[in-house]
Amino acid sequence: MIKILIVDDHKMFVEGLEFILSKEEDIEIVHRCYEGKEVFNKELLEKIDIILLDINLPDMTGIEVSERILKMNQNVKILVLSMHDEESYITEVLKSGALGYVLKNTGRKELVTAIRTVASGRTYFSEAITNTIMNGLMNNSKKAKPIEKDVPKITRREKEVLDLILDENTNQEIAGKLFISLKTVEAHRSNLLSKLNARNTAGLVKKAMELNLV
Amino acid sequence: MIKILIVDDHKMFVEGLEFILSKEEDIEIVHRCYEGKEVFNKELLEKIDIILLDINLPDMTGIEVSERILKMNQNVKILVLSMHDEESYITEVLKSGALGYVLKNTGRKELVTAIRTVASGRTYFSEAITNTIMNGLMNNSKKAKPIEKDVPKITRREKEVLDLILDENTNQEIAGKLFISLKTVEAHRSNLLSKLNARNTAGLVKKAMELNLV
DNA sequence: GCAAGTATTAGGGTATGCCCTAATTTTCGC
DNA sequence: GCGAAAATTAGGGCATACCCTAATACTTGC
Repeated sequence: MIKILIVDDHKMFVEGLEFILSKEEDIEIVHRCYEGKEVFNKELLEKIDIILLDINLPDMTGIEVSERILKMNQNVKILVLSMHDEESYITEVLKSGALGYVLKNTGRKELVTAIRTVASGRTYFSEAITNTIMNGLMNNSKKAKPIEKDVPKITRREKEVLDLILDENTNQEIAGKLFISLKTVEAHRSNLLSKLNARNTAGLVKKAMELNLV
Repeated sequence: MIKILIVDDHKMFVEGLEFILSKEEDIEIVHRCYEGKEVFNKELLEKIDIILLDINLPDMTGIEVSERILKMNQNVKILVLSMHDEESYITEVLKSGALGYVLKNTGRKELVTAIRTVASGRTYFSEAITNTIMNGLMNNSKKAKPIEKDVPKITRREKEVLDLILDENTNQEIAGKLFISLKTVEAHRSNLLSKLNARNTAGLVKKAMELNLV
């Protein structure tokens, strides 16, 4: 039996939830809170498995509630219910330690799936939520792109040599691994130095790590 | 009709894809590439809607391919196929502009769904992928601070030498700047190598940057 | 304060890295 | 295809980094 605590200040919504969940054999609503501060009760927390947590509470945000609860009791699982699918909200919720985030316009069936998933310790997110996050990641990077320093073009062979240098191989060892002469390796190394504007190995490694290639 | 280009160096895998997709009425495989560089062909790109792109190509990474293609032709959609679900991979792929990322162990049905979704301009990610990203977001914030590895204790003088090494100074130059003999600098450098478990300058710089000190 | 440990200093010898030059092969634009 | 440009190959010569050992100064615990 999955024991549930609902935390939401909209009584009508809470009643709707109770009705929906009453049809599930394995789910039992143990308690309801209409304010954030009511939740911080050790005995209460020990009796329940999952908290269905609203983000917009009258006295504090659901994010603060989530953080504080997980400091008090690591066993309880938190499933956030929210009307908002803005990226900033979602990432904050994820950082707070909640295991799931579903939108309030989610259907009965999906809500039950989310509850059972979170109850088992796994994570659950509405499709719209994952889309928001994924799109956010994609856009962030597009904006971040144009800053990109002009990476000098390293040839295939030079890249191989560079990788082996970064792995602490000596030129001799690199020559052996790539089946070329010591002198050739030194030439590649030299070209890398000039392409990356480095004076020696130290600069080479530093530039390589700054630009990307590790 | 969704016109597809497959880019993957594993011929067996490509043939498997062809077989699977041949059963779909609305999907047509127009061309196959077994190397990244074959893809950069304007005429080819104009004929197709979606690229099914492998990440591990012999000559370059799928991420590079994705970036270059989207610079050439904004209309083409990219769906990445990969065996890896590591977070770093996925975020790189998202940044590259690809619209979807599915694992190679995905079933036929899901693959077809992914193709149709991406063809319509929307994004699609395997469930495992979204889980990885979500877990990554959740853990990032928790880990952020406490990671800090046990930094071997570097002495004041060694630190000075290390800083100058990182600034591409030779031992001779360091000796001049610190008013000590060349031989002393070499000794400090030697001790740094052993304290940081490095074999040479390359390892020294790498470890130094990984640990903190830049 | 004194002994034990560590930091800083340094030398001799060898391996390695770096610069200049240059031939051959591969790639690329037209 | 063909010619130019770039990549890959390599040698000689010198500077630099790395290894071993070891003396002197500087901390630190008791």
